[in-house]
Amino acid sequence: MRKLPLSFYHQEDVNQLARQLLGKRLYTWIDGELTGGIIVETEAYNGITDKASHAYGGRFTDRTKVMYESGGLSYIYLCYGIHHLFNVVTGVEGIPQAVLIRGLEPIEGLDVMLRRRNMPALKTNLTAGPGALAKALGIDRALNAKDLMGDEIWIADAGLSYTPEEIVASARIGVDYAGDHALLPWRYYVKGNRFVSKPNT
DNA sequence: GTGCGGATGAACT
DNA sequence: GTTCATCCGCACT
Repeated sequence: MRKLPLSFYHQEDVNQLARQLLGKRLYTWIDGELTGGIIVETEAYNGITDKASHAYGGRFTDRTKVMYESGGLSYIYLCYGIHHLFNVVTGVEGIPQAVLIRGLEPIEGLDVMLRRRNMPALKTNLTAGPGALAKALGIDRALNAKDLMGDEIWIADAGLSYTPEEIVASARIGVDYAGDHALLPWRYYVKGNRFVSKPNT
């Protein structure tokens, strides 16, 4: 199973890229522990004109600057003071695009993930939802701005892909502040998968 | 320096 | 359906 090549992340259509990430495998290797799973839910955040994006209007700060880098890096930030959210930076340098990973079907290191989440047994909420999967994978801000070609956090192609009929597009979650852009159908998920985050269908 | 609110999740009623 | 945990990032003074 090979890591996605840098060229994958350099695609300029972030929505197409968000769809293509479904079925890929996200892994972390932290303190000698390997964890990972199949990406089953994503959201695209598109450039300075996307009102839901942290980079809307060209906002460039210590937090958002990694979004302006060339694709192939992690963008991880703390949300609500509690949850770390993991994004993939995509596209070309200077254009702030990213894909938020919102749902993961656990595959590797189940025991480690259960321990990190303080759960006795597998339930779908182990990795359904962006905050939940980040915690299960041990993702925090120490992994921000990491090269996805490295050996701490990466995405691999295991040969699985979904047909257009298996992929649903819908409005993004938790972006009411974005006004009319909150309705853009830039959230993608695998139809019927148990590890898609709750505000489902 | 201060104040406000968030790309959520879990535990409630 | 409602509440609340919890803290940095960001805009403004």
